[in-house]
Amino acid sequence: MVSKKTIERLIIYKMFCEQLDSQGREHVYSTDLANYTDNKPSQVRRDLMAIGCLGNSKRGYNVVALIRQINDLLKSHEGIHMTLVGVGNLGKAILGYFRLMKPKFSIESAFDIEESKVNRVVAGCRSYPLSDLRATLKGKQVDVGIITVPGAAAQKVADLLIEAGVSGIVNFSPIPVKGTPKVFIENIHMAMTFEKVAFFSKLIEQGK
Amino acid sequence: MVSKKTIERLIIYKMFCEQLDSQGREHVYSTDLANYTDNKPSQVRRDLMAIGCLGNSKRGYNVVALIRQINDLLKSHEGIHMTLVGVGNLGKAILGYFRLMKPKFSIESAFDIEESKVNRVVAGCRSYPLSDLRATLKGKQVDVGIITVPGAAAQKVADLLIEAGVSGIVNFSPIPVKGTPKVFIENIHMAMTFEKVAFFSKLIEQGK
DNA sequence: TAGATTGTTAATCGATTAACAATC
DNA sequence: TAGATTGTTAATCGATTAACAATC
Repeated sequence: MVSKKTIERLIIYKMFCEQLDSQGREHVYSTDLANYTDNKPSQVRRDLMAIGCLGNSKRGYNVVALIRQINDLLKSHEGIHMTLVGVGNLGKAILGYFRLMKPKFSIESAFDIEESKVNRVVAGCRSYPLSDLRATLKGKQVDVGIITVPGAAAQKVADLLIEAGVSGIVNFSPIPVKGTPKVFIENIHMAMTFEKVAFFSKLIEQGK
Repeated sequence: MVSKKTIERLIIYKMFCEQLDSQGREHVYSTDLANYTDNKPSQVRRDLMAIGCLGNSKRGYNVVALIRQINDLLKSHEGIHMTLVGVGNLGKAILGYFRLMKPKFSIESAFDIEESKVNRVVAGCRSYPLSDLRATLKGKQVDVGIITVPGAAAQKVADLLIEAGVSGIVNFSPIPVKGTPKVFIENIHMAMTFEKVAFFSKLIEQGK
């Protein structure tokens, strides 16, 4: 099977190809893709080989074909149903982002524990009390749950989402959550990212 | 030197230890840290060894000592000065987050290109027109720049930030930015993350 | 002491990169 | 043809894991 890292890179190749396509570019070399993603051409060729993309030694890879093949792999045509828990600033930002991506990616419900944040429409998405999560999602297909609550509540929310049948979770809280083997979990941990960048920039400032 | 991956894990160990400390726990085993971060105890011990943390075969590692040693490594006492470009939903969410973390982490200025978003105070932070970035930051120490603008503008903003002297960039736009060897750049790419989680959850739904 | 955990090295694993014949 | 790029394998590299003597 294709590794997680390869999937990550393929998604970025695809996005780059979409840009190129919109600019009218028909072909792209492994060198271009490597340069865009900060890796080596042989890495790119290996990634593309893994999913059976073939190029041409004269023109490189066909941009449209590449997009289609990666979309096929990702099963992009199927669409994805999401729900979000935690209608704070970050939650709203994410709701706003996905509002435009319907119907491929679509957040169909949002939940919060605070009175003032529920029974409203936020960025085109209806919000409900967290206590109604089970009932609201009952019988609905929900593939991915997005967690944008404080760390202290994250695991409890994850458990609720898993009980509601999600098979993927994106957790933006600073506390990693755990699930079952039947759930793919991505802990984003932005706080860690900022500390990391702070560390490496100090290192650079102090002259390597 | 300590690898990037080790630094990432150390930061998470530290955060976990802070939790434990606030709960009154004085010691922690490599097994606990491994369980929290989803890796192996030997990985944890190797990471801690790398920065000279010593444990005790009876009690494990001292929580407070661990926090202090990791903070020393990260030079956390120094504080970090940040600026943010793009006062949209995500930008506001990040401003809100860091408002509480002063003075260790502090966003001291924000910029945007839109009239309606500048010359205001957003989450305790003053916003300026992007065109004033150079002048506003002149002579000020700014370690890290945060990019929360649309992809099309990201590279231009990165160039401005680098010119203004940042040594670290956290880019939340969907287009990776490039810098010089004297700048540490972290491209977050949330859109890729969502596509990735969508892919792996579909994989799980379709029975492995 | 007996049992569990640490510190550390060796072994393993997986991912990246180099190399090069085949191709356009 | 000559030159650059692909497809693919072998070599390299780095990170993870297992193993185990030393320790508490």
